Amino acid sequence: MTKVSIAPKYNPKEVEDKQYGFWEGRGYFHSEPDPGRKNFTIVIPPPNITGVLHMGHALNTIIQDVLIRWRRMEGYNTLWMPGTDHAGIATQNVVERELMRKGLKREDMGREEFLKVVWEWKDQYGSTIIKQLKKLGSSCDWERERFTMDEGLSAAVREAFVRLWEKGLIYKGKYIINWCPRCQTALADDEVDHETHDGHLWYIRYPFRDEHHLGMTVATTRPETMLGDVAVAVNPEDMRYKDFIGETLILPIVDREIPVIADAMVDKEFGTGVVKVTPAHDPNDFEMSLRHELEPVVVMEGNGTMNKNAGEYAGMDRYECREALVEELRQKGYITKIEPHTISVGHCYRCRTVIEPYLSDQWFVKMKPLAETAIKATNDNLVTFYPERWTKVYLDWLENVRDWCISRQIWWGHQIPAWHCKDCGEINVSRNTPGTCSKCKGTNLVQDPDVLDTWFSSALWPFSTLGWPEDTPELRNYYPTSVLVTDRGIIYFWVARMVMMGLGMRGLVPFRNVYIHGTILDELGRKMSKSLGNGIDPLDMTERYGTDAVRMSLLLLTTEGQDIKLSESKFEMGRNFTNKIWNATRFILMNLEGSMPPALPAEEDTLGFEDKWILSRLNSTINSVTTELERFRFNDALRIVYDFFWHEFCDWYLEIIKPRLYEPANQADRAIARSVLIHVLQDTVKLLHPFAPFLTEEIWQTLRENLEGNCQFEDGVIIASWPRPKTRDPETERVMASLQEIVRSIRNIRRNLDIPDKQYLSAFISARIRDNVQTLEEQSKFLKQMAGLKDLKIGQDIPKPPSSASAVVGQLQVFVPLAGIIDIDVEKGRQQRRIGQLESYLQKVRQKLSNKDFVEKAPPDVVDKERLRETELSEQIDKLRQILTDLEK
RNA sequence: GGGCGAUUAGCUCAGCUGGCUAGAGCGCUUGCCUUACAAGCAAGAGGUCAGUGGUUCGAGUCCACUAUCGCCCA
Repeated sequence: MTKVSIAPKYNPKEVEDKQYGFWEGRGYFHSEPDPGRKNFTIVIPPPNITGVLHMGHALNTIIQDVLIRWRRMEGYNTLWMPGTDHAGIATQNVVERELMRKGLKREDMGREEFLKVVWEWKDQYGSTIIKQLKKLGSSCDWERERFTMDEGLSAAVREAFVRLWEKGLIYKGKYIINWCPRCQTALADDEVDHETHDGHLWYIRYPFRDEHHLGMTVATTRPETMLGDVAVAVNPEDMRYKDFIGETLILPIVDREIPVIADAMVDKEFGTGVVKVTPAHDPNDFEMSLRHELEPVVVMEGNGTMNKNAGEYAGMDRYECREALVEELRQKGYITKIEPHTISVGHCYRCRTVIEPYLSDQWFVKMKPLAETAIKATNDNLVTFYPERWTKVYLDWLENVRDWCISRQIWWGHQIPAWHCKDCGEINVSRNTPGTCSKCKGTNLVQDPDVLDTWFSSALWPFSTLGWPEDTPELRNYYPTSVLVTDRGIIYFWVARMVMMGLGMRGLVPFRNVYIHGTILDELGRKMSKSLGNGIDPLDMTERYGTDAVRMSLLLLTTEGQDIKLSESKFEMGRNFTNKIWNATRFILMNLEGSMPPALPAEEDTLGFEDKWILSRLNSTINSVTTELERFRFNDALRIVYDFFWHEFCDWYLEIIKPRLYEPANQADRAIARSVLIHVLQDTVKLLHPFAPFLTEEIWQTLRENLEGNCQFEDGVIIASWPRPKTRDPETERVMASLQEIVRSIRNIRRNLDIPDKQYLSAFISARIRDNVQTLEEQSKFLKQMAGLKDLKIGQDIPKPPSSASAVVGQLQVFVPLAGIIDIDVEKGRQQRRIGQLESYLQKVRQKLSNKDFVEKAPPDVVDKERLRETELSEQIDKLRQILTDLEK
């Protein structure tokens, strides 16, 4: 035995950076367009440049890497396109916060200067998350890394904007949008998170101008907006108020005259059935104002303070104003009632500030026509979701989508390619900065100051990263991509918009499959968040358990898009497995004596029984793993290799062949065992590579270095060919299963009767059929070794020796003579328990068979199976009863 | 209010096309530092599959309703 210096524990720290450097150095992550090969392409969901890696990213990345590595080994031309997005609002917020510490404000420094600072920030911190992705083993084509504000991607944004404008799918106008008073920008509908809050319903009396009645009482959840009321509305069907329609009210405090109008949108059941109409501060009221031609009154500034239209409240914050105004109304006797009321409050998804519905001039994308194309493509199965149920969520959104507000009142992002003519008011939308107005030929042009929603550029990601709008070889070769892997949280934000833009700009869906993985939660099932402090840092985990352990643990927990309740101890599962793989390799390497064994013999006859068995199991494993990966069943795929490697290869095969390695009957036999060892190891390491890239590459390289004549090993397992399944050997597998059961039955006797493992026993196996005797005879060495026997007698109808423990295994009986050792009472108890188990089972079987309907209606093979069970069980019970009687003598 | 998901061993989860004596990992019990691995080996214990009703020869699996928890949309 050659001593190979290989540590008894896998040490990821010595391996990870080294192997990552090896792969990158050889350019194995890089892909070039090649029309002659099948493509497999993934675009990464671009993390934003302010991002820091969390468990969600880790899971997302690992899944993509599994797919990419597997397909690469399958021979596809694989491209995993990486990059980041500029995260307009988030990045601007971060940089503004930093400036604030220095006492600087962006308004003071001006747009150009501010953007310079943001770029500097981006250059310094913007690639943090990219470095972190590398630590996870991501085999992205880093040479192609992109950023949404790169020149090419910015050109794509302009191109898309112009095309949509030309098709009439982009328009500008004054509408109610979601406004974040802190970020001071508009947001899209889906950028607002709604929460249920405890609020109040204030009942406020509005007097009539003509004092012939006390007035009308409105109910509102937002009293401060009354300053902007332009009417009071009732439902036209509401008999209580029919006579008041057309009357004039005096808006309290403000003393403005406002009409009572009738509108079917008013809910008779809500409050008093009378609602105030504030078109500038409520989306429904805005709609109403259009129908009734009411002029909106804006009472708030963009920062959430009241403006001059609020009279004495001008300058006051919206919530201070609410309190003060309610107090004044109360004092003046206008408040008739205050009730507790739960309300849904929108919050900015970037800064959590309460959103203000706000009337302002914004840019919009007309969504209906785009959504229709996406719906059609999905219904035509051009895009498939895994798990399938997300299709409906996505389609529901598309079917009810409203126009998308794409303008943001910030500076960091793609400035809208529209120039306003100061002379004639024309809007000039153009790919390049225009010199003159297209309408009046004037030169007094000013570019629109707004930038586009970051998601506008993200929506182009699958083709802008490939060079669009240029007609590049990349675009022709890799588009549409194969699969998108993401979290359900951005199905609307991103997935749906990519499909629409892909169809709109390229006429093709951007990806054929969408895999939605689960969300990672903490032990208590809560989302991980900074504010709760319940996050588990993935890099911390890779540091402690090794990257491969983290990868395999997460993948083993990833079941069909279900959420994952994660705790640190879960990583032990993966860590233990990496160590098991390491040690099995260590064992094998120690037994190969430094040279590569020959390939497997062509003739099956020269293979031993256990060789045939493990090869058959290997083939089954290759087959199943591949199938499960094709179905995006990552946990099943990994579980199958795990079980094969640990519980078949290590637990049984490696143990069985030890005598062949240590004390071989002949050198040929030893050589065959070695050939099988290396063959199984090599294929299993390949199967494991997508899941545990570092460990498997380290093993691969170690084998290459330590085995002479290693021509079967490619330069790296990363580019090795994915194993192909060969045929299975069901008969051998069946015999093996029965041998394993015999071994377990003897081990069970040993444990139950408290016999030390070191004490060798004698055993008898009694078979009924001569064929069985022969098969067992052939494997008696195996049985003796695995069950710890010094001798074993196999024969037909051997009677039970006196003072022996026994077991019934299928049609066989196993006797272990234990004169002087056996405790008859213990053995009796053991047999009685077993009889009890089998009898209750037999009873169930007989129940089925005595049911006429079952026998007549169930498929014949099912009935046959039950019949067979019945005979087997009753035979086994008879034998056990006989054993019990003997013991009682 | 609408939709989706979950409820299976002490814990975390599988169980896909109904045939199951319901599995895994962790934990637990017992015995082993056996020259690959104690991050390990061997043998075990542990389950009214949330509840009710239905379909079926047969239900953890399909259907309906209920309960609890979670997510999304309005």
